[in-house]
Amino acid sequence: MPKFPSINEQMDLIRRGAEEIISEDELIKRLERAEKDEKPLIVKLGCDPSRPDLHIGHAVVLRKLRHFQDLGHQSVLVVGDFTALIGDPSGRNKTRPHLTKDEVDEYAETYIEQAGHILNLETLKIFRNGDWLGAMNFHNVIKLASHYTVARMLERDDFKKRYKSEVPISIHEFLYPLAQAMDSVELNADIELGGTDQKFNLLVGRDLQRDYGQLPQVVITTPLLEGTDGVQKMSKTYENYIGITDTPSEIYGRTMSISDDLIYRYFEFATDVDASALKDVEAELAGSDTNPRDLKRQLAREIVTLYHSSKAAVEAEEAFDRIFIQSDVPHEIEEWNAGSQQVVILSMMCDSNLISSKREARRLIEQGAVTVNGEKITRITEEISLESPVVLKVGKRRFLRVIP
RNA sequence: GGGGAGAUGGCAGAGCGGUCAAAUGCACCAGACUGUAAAUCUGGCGGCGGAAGCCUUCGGUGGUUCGAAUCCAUCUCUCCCCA
Repeated sequence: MPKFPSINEQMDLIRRGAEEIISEDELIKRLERAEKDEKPLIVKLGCDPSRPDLHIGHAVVLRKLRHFQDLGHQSVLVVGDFTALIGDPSGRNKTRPHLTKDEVDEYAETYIEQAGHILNLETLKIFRNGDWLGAMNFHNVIKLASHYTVARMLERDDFKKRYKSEVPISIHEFLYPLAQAMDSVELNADIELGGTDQKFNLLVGRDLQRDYGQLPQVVITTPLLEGTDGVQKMSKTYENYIGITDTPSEIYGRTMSISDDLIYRYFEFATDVDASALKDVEAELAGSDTNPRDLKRQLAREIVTLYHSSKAAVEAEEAFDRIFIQSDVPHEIEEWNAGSQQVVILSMMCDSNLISSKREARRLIEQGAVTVNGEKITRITEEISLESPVVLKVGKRRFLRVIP
């Protein structure tokens, strides 16, 4: 028999890190019903297995799904193996490329594996929407499509923009929200989660469920976390992300490079610190006694701890201090065997694959970005003699130990 | 079905016979300043070469020309207007 925390307790957790709940009243009613019937709510999150590398931006909504698990509800992950073949147009200014079935399968596996860092896979139900969407025939599809109008589709901001700026929109992209909505009907979802960019799709789910005689799902959106640059949303294409499978040092370092204005948001959406700790952060940021850097250090430790361990966090911090505060060389550096006692700097940089082309290596030297054992290299023809291993440093954070 | 416009580097977007490896902005890399923050400033941003220079690139293919991102033909794709 499932037992749930009090409604208030549940609402507190659900609200934390949620952008919008449509609607709270409906949600409370559902929670009450769940308690009365002793039946967990079905909480759905659809995932698009076309970008298998998850970052802490994706983690915001995944952690929300986790919250429902913790509260005793039934979290459901719908792998959009079928919809991935369509490509979600949300937030896009162009049609997504179609994926092949093999790619989707491979990505889905990776996705679930990585999501396992956040979700409890024991109680998670995983479905593939190809199971039902793939079984629909053309007649069913036309019937489904008749539930929505072109005008309503064009209300959607990204479609509207593309339409206005004369960027192509394929017909099949209109089918995407309907397909996703069909998932909700199929599962009779009580709640669907998604990023704010998913709001339209989630609302279509409500409409469709109503048409199918179901109670419309409650929609909960989570914010799109800004990337480390503080401007654009976190995304692999902008190279401003912190990957959840990144090493502790990477996570720590990237967190340290975020803008100050993001500190609070990252605490709020990328960590599990409780409400009172959040208040403290807010107060400290507002006051003048605290150097924001120190809060950022705390934040970086929190995030590393979340995906690795507190031990890893401490180690990452030590390594970070060593490199960036003491300007020292990290303890662990990749090694490369030069196979000779005398090496020209340029070949050292390229043959070891530290730098991808000689052109680039040359530029870096010319710009004074290259040192060997702390000595700046000034000539691109410089020969380095390797009586013993030397440390090659390029830029601020690329290190290589070169062994004769 | 008819008419018109267009496809340029990661993106946006100039160029419209040689001076174009291709303006400008964003992104990115490096340097200065710092808290690997932001902002700012400086340099860079196809490859090979010490350099001169050479090679590959402007949707695909073929052509005109001493010379083509630029002209012509054709193919593929896109947008707009009319039906």
